[in-house]
Amino acid sequence: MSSPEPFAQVIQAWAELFMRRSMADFRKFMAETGLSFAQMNVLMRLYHGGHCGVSDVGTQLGVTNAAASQVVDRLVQMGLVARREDPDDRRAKRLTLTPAGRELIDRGIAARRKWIEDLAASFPDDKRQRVMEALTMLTEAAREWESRSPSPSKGA
Amino acid sequence: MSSPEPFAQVIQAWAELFMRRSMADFRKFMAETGLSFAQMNVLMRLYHGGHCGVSDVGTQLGVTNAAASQVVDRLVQMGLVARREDPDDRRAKRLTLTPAGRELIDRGIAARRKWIEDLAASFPDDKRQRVMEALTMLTEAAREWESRSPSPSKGA
DNA sequence: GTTTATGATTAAGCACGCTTAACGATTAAG
DNA sequence: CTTAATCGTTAAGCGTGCTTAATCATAAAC
Repeated sequence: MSSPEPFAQVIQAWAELFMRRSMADFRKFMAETGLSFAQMNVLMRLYHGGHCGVSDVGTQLGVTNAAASQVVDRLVQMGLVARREDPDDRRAKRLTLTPAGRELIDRGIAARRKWIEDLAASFPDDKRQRVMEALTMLTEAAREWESRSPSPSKGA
Repeated sequence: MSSPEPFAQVIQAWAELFMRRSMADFRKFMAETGLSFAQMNVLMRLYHGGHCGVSDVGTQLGVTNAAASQVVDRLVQMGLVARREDPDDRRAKRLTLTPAGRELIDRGIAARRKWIEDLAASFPDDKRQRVMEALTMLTEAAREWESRSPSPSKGA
């Protein structure tokens, strides 16, 4: 297990580089938008996971419902999140991104996308096909593997 | 722009998946260690960039020297960062990670590493060679490309 | 119908990070 | 030596996020 395992190392090297770059972009994005880590997390949750309730946000972020309610309230005031009554359970609220909220996250994603596009553009044509095949296989494998083992998001 | 560009899209897909997973791990790591985003950033800076002064930290994080000094002070009190006088300039301080600080970041990296190792282990043997070649090329290209165009991390 | 459980909000209090402004210490420039 | 610039720290004040505890409204259980 702790053997060299060059295959994992190669993935590791790419991940390391990609991660460092992404973190820099992420930090920059947070500074530009003026959003906090917690706020960003809520927006991402809604962006990827669709609508949910206040408690779901709290559970996913690992904070109390009170904290989640407060963060959500701020985002609602900013016009980034819509908070409506759940028609099925009038105790619950149904949280969704407003168009402004969705557009904001889209912009953040576009920043990362641009970096990748620039990198792709500088890549020699004759090697692209092989990289595409390889990455497609890897992505497929990761998707499959992830759908089998549950993501480690807040075990409790 | 909106042109097909399947090559970039393939990288994109992998990046998207990887990013989502990494963010979840990162959030979990922050919750476990109880460290804030700012504190984590300082530790990562010292981990990857080696020793530096307080102003350097502030510049990189995009905050004032006062803020940097305060964050650093907290980390020193936690025993994660060492703050010594710079022998060459007695005004300046030389910040480094303590063994405890380094070990903490190592653990965070190990978490991500484990995910990749598990993924690698579940990957069919007969395809590994091609993925390795492709990823090596991609990583090489990214490194080269990044050393040409300066990273967007706070001008300095 | 009464009781209990659930979803969400509010208030009070604490911790953290950021800012500006003032200060001390050291180095560089005149 | 005197003056100015640089590195770092400290103090005061504000905004944010977190907690616990109390409260309200609705839903589920009896």
